[in-house]
Amino acid sequence: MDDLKQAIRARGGRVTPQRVLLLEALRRLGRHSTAEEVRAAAGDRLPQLSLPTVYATLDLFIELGLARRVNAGGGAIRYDPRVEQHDHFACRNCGNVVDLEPAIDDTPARAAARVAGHRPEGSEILVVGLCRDCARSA
Amino acid sequence: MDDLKQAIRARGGRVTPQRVLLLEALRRLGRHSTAEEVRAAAGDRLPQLSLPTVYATLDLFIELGLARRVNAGGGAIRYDPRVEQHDHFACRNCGNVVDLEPAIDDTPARAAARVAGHRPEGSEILVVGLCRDCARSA
DNA sequence: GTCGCTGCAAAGTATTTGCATAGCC
DNA sequence: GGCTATGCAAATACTTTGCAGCGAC
Repeated sequence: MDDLKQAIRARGGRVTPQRVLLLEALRRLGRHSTAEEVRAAAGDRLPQLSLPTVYATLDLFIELGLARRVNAGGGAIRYDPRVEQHDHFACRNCGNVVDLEPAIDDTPARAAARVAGHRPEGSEILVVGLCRDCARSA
Repeated sequence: MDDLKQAIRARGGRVTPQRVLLLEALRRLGRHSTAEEVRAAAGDRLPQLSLPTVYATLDLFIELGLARRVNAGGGAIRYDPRVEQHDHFACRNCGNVVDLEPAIDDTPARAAARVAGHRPEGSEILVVGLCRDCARSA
């Protein structure tokens, strides 16, 4: 949690209980949680925590490099405390999102973007299908 | 447009003017249009075309394999008449989405999904950053 | 004490649903 | 003529914004 405090101070912000609690919750929850899930997880200890604050705080974490956005193809945006490059699998039936290993190399796609004159900053690879449980019952 | 008629009939559906017009509009518009943009483009010839119909029809196109969904990382869902495997670049500033060539190989990611017990059906690769125009003025 | 953060309320945007009617087959 | 697709209206889901008070520093 020291990384949070350092990053906030470096940016000239304030270390509030909400921010500490939300980062703890995001990390504890495992991955790919929605804003509402993070709020629920942190709500045990800070019940009147509001959703706008959750969104603002998650945006801050992204700005600070402590989280990344993952979109699971529609539905709510997911927030992921794991910031290293990795890929995701989303189930089109139950909506679950899981990590995929190993990460696939996105260098060709970024290079293609650069050749076209754009300035790539990051990439996201999403495999869609039926997860193990949904495939079994289908 | 014959592919549309065939696919609809094979599925036991009806070839309506809305469906024909919407597929034309989606193809004519170029790529990655939102539901609203498709409606605007088709609205010239069928002004009272409703947005729920547009959504239902675009879903049908996807079911028939005549379009795919592209999410540009937040904001509205984009619909793409180009169904072959290819990647996208989305500008985080202006929101534009463009195709990237060549496509990157997603075999490793799909294989990873399969090893984990899931049933992959498709994949989406999105590079995010600043597009050429936005990078220039930044 | 100051200024940034929070909570509340409300607005905004995107998409889906229910139902009566119209029109394709 | 039957049954599906359409259009309308409203509901839902998610996220953002404006603003007054609180609290970290």
